Amino acid sequence: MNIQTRSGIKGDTPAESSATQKAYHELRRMLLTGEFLPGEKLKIDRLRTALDIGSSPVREALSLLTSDHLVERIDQRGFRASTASNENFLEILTLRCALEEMALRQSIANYSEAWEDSVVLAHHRMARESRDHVEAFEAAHKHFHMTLLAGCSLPILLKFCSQLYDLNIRYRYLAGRSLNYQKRDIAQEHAGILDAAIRRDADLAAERLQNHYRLTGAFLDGFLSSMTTPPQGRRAGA
Amino acid sequence: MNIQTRSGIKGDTPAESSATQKAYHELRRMLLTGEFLPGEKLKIDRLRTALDIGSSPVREALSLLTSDHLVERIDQRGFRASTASNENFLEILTLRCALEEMALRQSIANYSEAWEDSVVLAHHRMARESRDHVEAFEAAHKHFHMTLLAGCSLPILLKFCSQLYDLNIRYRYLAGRSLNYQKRDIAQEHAGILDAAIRRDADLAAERLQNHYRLTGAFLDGFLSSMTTPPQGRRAGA
DNA sequence: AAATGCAAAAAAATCGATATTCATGACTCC
DNA sequence: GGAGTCATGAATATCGATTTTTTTGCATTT
Repeated sequence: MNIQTRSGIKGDTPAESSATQKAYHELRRMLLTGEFLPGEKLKIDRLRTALDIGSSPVREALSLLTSDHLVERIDQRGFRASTASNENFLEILTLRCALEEMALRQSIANYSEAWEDSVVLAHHRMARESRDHVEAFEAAHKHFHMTLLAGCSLPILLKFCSQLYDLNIRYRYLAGRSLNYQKRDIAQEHAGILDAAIRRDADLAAERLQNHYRLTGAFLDGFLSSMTTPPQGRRAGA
Repeated sequence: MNIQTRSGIKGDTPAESSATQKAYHELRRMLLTGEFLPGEKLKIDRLRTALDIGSSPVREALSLLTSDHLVERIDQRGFRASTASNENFLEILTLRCALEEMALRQSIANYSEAWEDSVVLAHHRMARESRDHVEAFEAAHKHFHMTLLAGCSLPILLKFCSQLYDLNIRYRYLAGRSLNYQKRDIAQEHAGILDAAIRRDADLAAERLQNHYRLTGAFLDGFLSSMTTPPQGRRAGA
């Protein structure tokens, strides 16, 4: 059975080779978009059925997500979606500002034409997507920000930034995409960062990047007071 | 069979409850102490036999170690010990300096008597161990450094610092503990950091911490030129 | 009536077997 | 004679069943 293991038919994500990969990406998406509540128990058997794969890949995927801080592993009591709290959110914001500033400054210091090209391209693609689906825009948005940092040539730092970015995204979904952060002129903020970066003005670029984050942070902060970590993440209905 | 699953008899490490935990800690120890060469293939079956457990816990442990940057997962070709390079080492050093400075400053800003007590205690225990086993000293050394940072109340940052600390340890073992970094007066460096910290002189503490790291870094740098990542981590004999 | 201990049920963890995938080397075709 | 192709062997990845652990509900005792 399980013939579509080697699907490749509807390759939205590039060639989901292994079952573990499939489980990882799908669970990650579900966690980021808030399909699991913070602290919610992640029962192996439910997921196994829902994803139509064995328990081993599920467990492996959850183990991988643990290191991304999206899932918590409880000694011999399985897994649950990471809890959420205002403190956690503020820490993510703080670390993002600090680490991304470091990476951005290094990127600018390492300036190359290839990097400039890639950043401009990423910015353009993001601008194009924004009119269409929110899903695609989010992907392009992350890509733009990561491209800005990618010139730093510090792989571990980049991984940290990527993880923090995702954690932040999760909060945005948890707070509800409803709060239209499109009210602010996001596009102009992005353009400003891009402009400072390719003009190699590190101070200005860093400042604009931080403002970009802090504004979003201020938007979300407060919305989260209602959802401080519940003592037991037991969900009501099935 | 496998009766000693629930051992608990010789609880060196506090109660190795699950097989996954056992595998994780043992593999982690082996990776940190250089029992696996950088890039070396980690065959499931070998490990399964060596650790006397099934393949599932081994795979799960390796998945967890992947997120600690100690193991690399290759698409459908299993796992291998992380490669090592001078660039990687220098990145670790750079990030350690930056992140630990941030954490230390925050710890000092959050000063409390409880924190002061814990730091003094950790320092004393480290000093006591140093005469005895190297193994125990390493543990106490890490504990001292992490205690210094623990007051910052930023769990994610602490986890990053802990990971980076371990990665650095690995390089120390890879370069051979032979290079007696005891030549320097490590003890005095530690005392200096402790002193500045409990006197709440953030600038001085940060400076001393960075010197502490950079000196060790300078020691190791160069020793590593001979071991830049091999293209294929194939080990010779069994 | 509350607390404690016990038993049944649920869930997690682990195992061993099977199916896939990848690597190696011989063989054929050009 | 060299390059490409197919068969063989090794290793990984996955599955489904079994074992272990935790949780829940109930009966008993104080």
